Amino acid sequence: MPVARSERLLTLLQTLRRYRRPVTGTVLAQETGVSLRTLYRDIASLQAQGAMIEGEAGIGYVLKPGFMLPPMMFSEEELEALVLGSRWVARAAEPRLAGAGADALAKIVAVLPADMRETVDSATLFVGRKRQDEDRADVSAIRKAIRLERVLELHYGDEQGRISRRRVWPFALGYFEHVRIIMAWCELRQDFRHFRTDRIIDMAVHEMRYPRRRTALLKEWRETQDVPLET
Amino acid sequence: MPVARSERLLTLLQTLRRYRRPVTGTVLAQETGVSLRTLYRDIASLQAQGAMIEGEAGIGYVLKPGFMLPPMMFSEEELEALVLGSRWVARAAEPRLAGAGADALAKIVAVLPADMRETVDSATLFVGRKRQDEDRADVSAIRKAIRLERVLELHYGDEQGRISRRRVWPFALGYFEHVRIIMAWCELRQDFRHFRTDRIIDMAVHEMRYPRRRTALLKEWRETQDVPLET
DNA sequence: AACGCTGCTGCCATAAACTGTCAGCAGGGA
DNA sequence: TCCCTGCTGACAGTTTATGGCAGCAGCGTT
Repeated sequence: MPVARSERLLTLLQTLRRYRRPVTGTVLAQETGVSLRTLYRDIASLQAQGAMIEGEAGIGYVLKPGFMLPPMMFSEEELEALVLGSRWVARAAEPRLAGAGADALAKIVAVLPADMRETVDSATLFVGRKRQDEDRADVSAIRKAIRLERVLELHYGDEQGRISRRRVWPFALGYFEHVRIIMAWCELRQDFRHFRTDRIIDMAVHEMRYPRRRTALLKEWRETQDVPLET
Repeated sequence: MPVARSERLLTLLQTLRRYRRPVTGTVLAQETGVSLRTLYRDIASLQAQGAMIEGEAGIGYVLKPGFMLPPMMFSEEELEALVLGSRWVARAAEPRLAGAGADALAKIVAVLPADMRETVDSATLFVGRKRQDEDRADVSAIRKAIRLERVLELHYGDEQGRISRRRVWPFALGYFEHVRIIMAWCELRQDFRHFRTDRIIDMAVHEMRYPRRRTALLKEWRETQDVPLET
């Protein structure tokens, strides 16, 4: 079985990602149970495969956030689903995530054999409409705030045109037909509130982390809903 | 470089997929430039990696339709896009494709390390609404008819409630908010027509292939549109 | 400037793996 | 029954990966 090497490379990637700060090659070599010389070769292999590993002399190695998918088998329909989904994201999401969707799609299509590319590519499957609303807010910053559980300060105009300023704890982001909605705990109201991203006049992500876990807020919020949204 | 072997395995997969009918190991061995014994070992390797290859004594090998993605690097945002896209497909598409989307999503999430799973999983990103309309028609059969360029016979009721029966050449399927729409050349009208899948009363996929290329129809249809739909 | 730490590359002998040949067994189809 | 084919084991030859050594270059600290 030729799994030994590729498996070790995946282990190396995971090890590398566990550390936030730069790791020296010596440490990585020990953790993967391999000599330093081999480790350098492994790093080179991973870089050749597209892993974004940066090595700097005197510092160590850093892996840019991301993930390497091991080889996987997809059925024809699963492939269609991935392609259609990416295409939807490329259309419906905010520019940055949309771009990421287009990139992911391009990566997948690039490795598809020609005949299968014809099957899923072109516009045999397409999604209907492009979103027309514009966000003043930086939605990717909101996603990041959710990931990092940061307090968000919103300058927000509601449906009646009333403008308010409040601090919220965002824990989820919903993609609806034409709008995106932040689910958050509102410090002002001491309750769950949702905010349309296109009604955000201005916002700021605080350095401070809010005092609860995002998943806990999500769970609690779900319990308050009459019709629970499935994941 | 350890690319020799894995590259050969991918070549083997592609070779295997080119044939529709069973291929003998001897042929595969010749095409990949390797001994028969090694070919058996390669097949075993691929099967161990999840490739759905079936070998039967006296017959040969058959690869179930699908594709193996080689190891690929995705950025965090690309991963989010894939996950969100799959989630949308799982909700918005017809049951069968939706299931494929869920499966693809599960496969990806399964290989994600725990911390990254938490980032994209749960319902941090979710899509808004579930489609409520029901198709009487088998949409996956429609997709297949498009792929194979088959004539489709429709029993169709239009918006005025008029019922018609016609033969069409389907070449694309559009996913809109609540409905799916077949783009096709209509033999009755000798022109392009579109059909909502939920208005299909009954349908039959003919064995006969329609006399034009799907991509050519698509291109021609695009030129007739005032506002060209991007791919 | 000097030193230590670290990434990185070349060389080479050793260890591990992959490969091909040969043999044999089992299942499918005529 | 016979042939074709998938499948497995054993073994030797070949290829590849590995580890140790040496040396060079970049970064940070003293």
